[in-house]
Amino acid sequence: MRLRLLRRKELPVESAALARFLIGKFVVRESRGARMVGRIVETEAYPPGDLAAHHVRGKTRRNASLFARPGTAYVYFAYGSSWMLNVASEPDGVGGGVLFRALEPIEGIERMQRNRGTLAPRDLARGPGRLAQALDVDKRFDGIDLCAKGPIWLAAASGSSASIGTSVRIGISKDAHRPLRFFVPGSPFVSGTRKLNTQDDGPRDGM
DNA sequence: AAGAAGATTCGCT
DNA sequence: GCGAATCTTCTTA
Repeated sequence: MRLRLLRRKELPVESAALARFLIGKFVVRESRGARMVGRIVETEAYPPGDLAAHHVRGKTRRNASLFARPGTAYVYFAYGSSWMLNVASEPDGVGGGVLFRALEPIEGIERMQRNRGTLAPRDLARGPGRLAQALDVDKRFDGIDLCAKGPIWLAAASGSSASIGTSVRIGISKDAHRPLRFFVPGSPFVSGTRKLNTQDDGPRDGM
């Protein structure tokens, strides 16, 4: 598969727009010549003012990356068990992020299986904690630029497009009604219940 | 200083 | 489907 780096200038500078834009794009993870690639099939937006967002009470040591320029990785540890990979989505100094919730494994599947201790491709990166574990992502990646080639970066493939569904977000209690989750309808690699995954906004333009 | 909540996962029923 | 596990962060319930 031919992948090209997503440049910062291409990213919509608004959280929901970026979350939607990233569906059908790719996450590339490279280390010591080994490469893992996943197609992004599920994201959630945490825009400015959102009561469910980590940045709602202002900048702290933990969430500082959410206030960095767009394309900056924000990685945090949740529930004592899982790392979560996000990308900053608002102008420099403004808090906002997009959470990567699920990938369709494309390349480096054996490596992901080792990282996860699981064989079924469907279980490798379905859910944000699993996704980070499959790609061996942790605090080391907090604050790095996902729009520059390095250990992990964002990519697009020419000629592909995806239809996109919208739903409420998963696992939050505040601002729980907001339609800020985006996914590929019908994909077996998306997390969430059948009911959450049935709303389809229809096809969108290519990338 | 202590306690509760949290952008989850896994195993068991 | 339900609940325990696990630990960091923020609040004072």
